[in-house]
Amino acid sequence: MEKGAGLEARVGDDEAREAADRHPTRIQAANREIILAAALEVFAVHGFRGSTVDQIAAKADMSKPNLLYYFRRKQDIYRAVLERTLGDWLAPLAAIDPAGDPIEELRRYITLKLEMSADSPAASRLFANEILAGAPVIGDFLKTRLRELVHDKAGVIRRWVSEGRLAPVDPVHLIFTIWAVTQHYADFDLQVRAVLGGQVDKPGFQEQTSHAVLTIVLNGVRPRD
Amino acid sequence: MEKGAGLEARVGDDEAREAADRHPTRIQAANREIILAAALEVFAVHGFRGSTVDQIAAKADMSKPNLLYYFRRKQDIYRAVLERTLGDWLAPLAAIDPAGDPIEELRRYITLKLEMSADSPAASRLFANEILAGAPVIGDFLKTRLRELVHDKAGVIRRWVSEGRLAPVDPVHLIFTIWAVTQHYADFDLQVRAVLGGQVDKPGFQEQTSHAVLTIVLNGVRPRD
DNA sequence: CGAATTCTTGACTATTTGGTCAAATCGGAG
DNA sequence: CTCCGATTTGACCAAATAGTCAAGAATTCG
Repeated sequence: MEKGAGLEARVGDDEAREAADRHPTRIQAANREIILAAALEVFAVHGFRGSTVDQIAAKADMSKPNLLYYFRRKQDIYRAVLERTLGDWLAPLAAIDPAGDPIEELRRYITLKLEMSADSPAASRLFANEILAGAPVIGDFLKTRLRELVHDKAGVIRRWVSEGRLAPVDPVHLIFTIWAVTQHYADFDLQVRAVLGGQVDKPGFQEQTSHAVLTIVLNGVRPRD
Repeated sequence: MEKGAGLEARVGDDEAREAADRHPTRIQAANREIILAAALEVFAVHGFRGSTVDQIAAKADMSKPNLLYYFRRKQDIYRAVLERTLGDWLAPLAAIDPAGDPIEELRRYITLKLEMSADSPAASRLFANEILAGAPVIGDFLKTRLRELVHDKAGVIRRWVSEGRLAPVDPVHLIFTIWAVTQHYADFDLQVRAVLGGQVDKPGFQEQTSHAVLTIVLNGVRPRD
């Protein structure tokens, strides 16, 4: 799992490290993996408060005390899942190349984000829930690292605009727009399915989505002469 | 509160109507109103499972048994809040006029949705939570009424495209894009604030957002010659 | 006013849930 | 194999939570 441009996300303070953290055995590595995968699924659907340790334990096929042997508190699991997912989720933005062609860079970024939404919707939903709940855990991260990254890339986009290589558009709102549209297909997949029915699972649907989104957004920012 | 083009949303079966429903007294009307407003705030943040009756009672400044006198079960409050909000939230889509100018109709629609996101973000967040949680209550609504409405309006957009009054774009994905972008500013307001800081509360911010979104989306669908 | 009705709430119950603990089992180094 | 730490779990506890109930307070209406 790529960690993407040094974006791995130490979220919050690392209080209360697990005792056995120093010498993770094979069993530990495997079980933590299983737990985090199960927790991601559960938290992505019901958020932190709506999820129960029992649900996670059940999905991990593990007794609750055993799960709590690896992560002492529900909150520890939640933090771990968020940390693990955050970096990956934001990496594509960091990868936008200031030296590249504007339209091509945006095309690549949007395509990547759409693929991530299709491949790991749970990650997107996890963040959606966290933010809806008031971002109690990643709040600081948003106000620091994310903010810096966005302003950095906004600068790049602003330059592209001033060079006439993009239509005049607010760079930050452009980033929000791209996030909104791409993550919509993960977070609201259920609604998309309700409206489109079986189409969603047909081969080629992803390409169709990708084409439609790229058409709108790229034409929206392509300079007009 | 406008109910918008006959879209009022009877969601699910109307089982278990409250006994006193027939002759709602003044006190009943007032207290139900207070409860629903409080419940909207609470459910919008933590979803159904993550919210507690005590939280709602506290926000409504009411004892829990008193609250349960008006709505017997937590689920009843939830359903009532959803029903009340759903129609309003979707009304603007229904208001798109097939006889109007395509770009102007879309502009109006987007503007309206953005205003709603700014004025009642809780409504948007309530749906976001409901859908993330698997749409246990509005699932049927999505697959029937919403689906029909979207297909209806998609037909209008498709005609506009075939008349050359819009760039060739998948109508349903265009609708999804508009939903995504406009609701993003409600659902992810916290993230927007983290990135933009105090700007968000300055006068003119809404106009700036509106301008940016309209620029991207409308240019994205304006026919090129 | 006075009775009938509606409204309100303190006290309570059953269940769910996060988390603990001691005892049992497992796995690997010598 | 044998031992010791790592792992697993049944049984348990305290707090939180959805919902009940009977009795008291307020409102309405004749």
